[in-house]
Amino acid sequence: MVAQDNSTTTVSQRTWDAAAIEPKWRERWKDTAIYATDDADPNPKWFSLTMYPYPSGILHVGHWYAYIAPDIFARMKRMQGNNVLYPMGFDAFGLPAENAAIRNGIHPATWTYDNIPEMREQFDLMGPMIDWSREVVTSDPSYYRWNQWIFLKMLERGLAYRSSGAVWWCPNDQTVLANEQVIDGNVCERCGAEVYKRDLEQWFFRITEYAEELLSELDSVDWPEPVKVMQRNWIGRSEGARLTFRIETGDDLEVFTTRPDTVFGATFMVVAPEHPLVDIITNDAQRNVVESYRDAARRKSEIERQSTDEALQKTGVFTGAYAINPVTDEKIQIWIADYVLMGYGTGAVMAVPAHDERDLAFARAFDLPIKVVIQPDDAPTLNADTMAESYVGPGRMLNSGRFDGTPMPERLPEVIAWLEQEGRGAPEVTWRLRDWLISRQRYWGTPIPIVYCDDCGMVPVPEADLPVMLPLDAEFTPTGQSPLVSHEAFLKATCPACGGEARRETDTMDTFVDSSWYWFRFTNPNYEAGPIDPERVKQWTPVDLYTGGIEHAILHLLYARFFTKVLRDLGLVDHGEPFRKLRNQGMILAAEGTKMSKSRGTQISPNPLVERYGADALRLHLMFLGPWEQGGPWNDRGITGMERFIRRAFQIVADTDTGSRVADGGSEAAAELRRLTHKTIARVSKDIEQFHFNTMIAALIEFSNELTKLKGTDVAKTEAWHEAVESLVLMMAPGTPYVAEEMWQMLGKPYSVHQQRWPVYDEALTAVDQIEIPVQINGKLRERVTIAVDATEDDAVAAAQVVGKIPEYLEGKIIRRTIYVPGRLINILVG
RNA sequence: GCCGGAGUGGCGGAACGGCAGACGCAGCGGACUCAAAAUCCGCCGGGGCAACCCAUGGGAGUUCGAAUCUCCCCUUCGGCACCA
Repeated sequence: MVAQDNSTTTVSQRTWDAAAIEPKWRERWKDTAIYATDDADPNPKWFSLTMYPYPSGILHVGHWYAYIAPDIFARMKRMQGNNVLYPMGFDAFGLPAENAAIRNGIHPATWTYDNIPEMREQFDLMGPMIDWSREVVTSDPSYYRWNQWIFLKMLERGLAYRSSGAVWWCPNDQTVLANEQVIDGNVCERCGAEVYKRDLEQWFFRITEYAEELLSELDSVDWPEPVKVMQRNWIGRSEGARLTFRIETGDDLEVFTTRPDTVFGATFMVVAPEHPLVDIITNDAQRNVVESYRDAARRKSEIERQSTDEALQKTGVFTGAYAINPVTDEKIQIWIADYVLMGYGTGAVMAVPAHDERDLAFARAFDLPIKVVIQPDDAPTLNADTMAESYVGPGRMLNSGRFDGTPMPERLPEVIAWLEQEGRGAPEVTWRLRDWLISRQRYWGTPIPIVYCDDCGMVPVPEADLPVMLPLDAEFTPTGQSPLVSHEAFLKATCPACGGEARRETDTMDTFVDSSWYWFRFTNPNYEAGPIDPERVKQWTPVDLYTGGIEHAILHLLYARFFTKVLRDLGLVDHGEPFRKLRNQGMILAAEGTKMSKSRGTQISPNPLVERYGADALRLHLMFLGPWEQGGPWNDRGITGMERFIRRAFQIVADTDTGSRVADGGSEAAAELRRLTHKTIARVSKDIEQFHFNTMIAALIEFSNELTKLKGTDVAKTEAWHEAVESLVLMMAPGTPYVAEEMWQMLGKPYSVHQQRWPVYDEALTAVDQIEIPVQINGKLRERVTIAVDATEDDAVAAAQVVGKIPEYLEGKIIRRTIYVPGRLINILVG
């Protein structure tokens, strides 16, 4: 619907004044609700999603940079006739609110809900087309109750489970710490005490159940390749075999290996210190050293245990036990060492020092036997005693009984088949991906809907009793312990199974749970009958375009994909991949090239810049800095260029006589102008589509510079001129929404420019019949020649031979060959 | 160590097999002005009087032609980091 123009601004205003027009149009857009998305709109849908912010209370220029690009894109999409959903909300649970509570005594809820309106205002300053009527705030019970609901569904399906997991424990504060609260590898951020990992009962989501699909479906989405690569590496699929080694004690020790062909060279075994068999197999003589090694390993920080510096110096101790190599029947020692990780494979490895770098370092450190079983072709014979590094390349099997001479890796399947036939192993695929630990010993998050009853054990809270409310009357103490642990009213519950006394789960959910499905909620944030309105979700999802920082390449995007697949299997959505197309912005750094930081005061606030230059100029400046996906250090040096461009465009409109329109009348100047207009339409449309906002702006600047030159000429009275000026304003609307609205009004057009149709490129209007192309002699540029666009090679070369200095170059030479690329160039090879 | 991305004027960048440096900033010269701001016009990679020559991190290669493709190296920014 098009409203009547009843603004008080007069067309006589001659210069651009951002401070006057921006607040005016902001009001008007709000009053007329032009950014509210109508679900009933029959146009093709387009769901543009951009990662919602944490409500810290501050939007700096980095946020502007991230949010303006998708805004420009969504605006063009809407003008191109799509029904666009472009919502926004707040990722409102999380640690900063809780830290504010602990340090300053402000309740997390107060802090969060005071920040949100401020954030909304800061958003609106940039003039985005956000539909605020669909706002989702994840700390609202109306949202987090559905986290709890989904949790219960996952519990039913065995996708949520409780298990013991290693978490950081501070012995001084008597509390669990989040990873980010552990500094320098193993020091408590709060009290400076040395912390260590401790096994506690934790909640997990079984994301590994979906590993195969999470990997394979990456091929089906239009995402930046680096993000896909990072996800693939994180999921980490490895093909190999599981092999069984008999231990002298009678137990079986299973290992996973990607190189079952080297089993003949397995000269010892290494198990993780935490491996359950260690207690059983360690003999009395070694028990003391094994125990102290395990203790030390537990205290070691992740950094100490896994850093490269330490990698060369392997540590470990002998358990006193021996295993039998299943193919050589040799007796081999079993060691424990912290380079073997309990969380991967079986937590035990067969060590083949000749063909594995880590095993070789370990063998050398403890003088263990080394046996070469793969010999590369065309290379000196490997010598176990003198080899400087392990050999991991292709070659022929050696010292391997019946397999001697078999080339690897091409005949690896034969070895696996034989091992399987002999009952010594089986093919296996192993994943690096671990299940998702979702419990947090934190207050400001979604309560996990579980109670513990002395009689019935762990009991889920019935759906009808949701939400389990987070109590707001919480006391925060400097220890950082979650107030829920000591909140009697919260803790006390009735067992849903037997009606007896029960105690509530005090852990809350990882905030990544909130962001794993929030976009579904935007389609109908008030839906009461379930987390997701089935009709709306069918209408709007999957998301057509998702934008955000590459820092979320792995966790958030992987969890979101996992949740979508779970919701699909629950029958709530009809697709498994949430985001069809993903684009990442680069990061805007502080001027020094470092990350913008609040504490160092290097965050740049947009507000003074808006006051001085206007939001439109700042929007353009940010988009003009360089390729959006690249980012870079902030500087405000170039912003005056954007001011000049806007001022010039404004002047073109101000000087345009809306009353006079004469037909082009076949003038060449008018035809030339139409060519330029349509070429610019093509460039701008394509650049926005491809996220090339910097070159999109360059095209508009070129266009306006040309129009400025033509302003005083006769062509400025033609239809072609009006088409050019109107197109300029329409194409500026996504990038500079305020001034475009003003200019549209000055042209006497109906409100709102943002509800107009995007100009359409007409190729026929850009056609030319003469073209100037370069002439090269032996690949070096010498002249330019104007020829017909559709000139034949003979005609083109003939014209080139006589142009300018070309005859001099050809004199006394023989033309050996000519190359003519129509529309591009002519190259004459002479000798 | 492994996996990705990026190296182009004083600066941000454009071109991504075919006229290197679009567009913008800064700078220089000029117009307007009592003056300044704003605006407008011109110049603006290096060398050379010029014809021309050199130039896209360095080196090789493919091609009529390479900033662009291939290989090696250097620098830099991300990610993973003993994953068997």
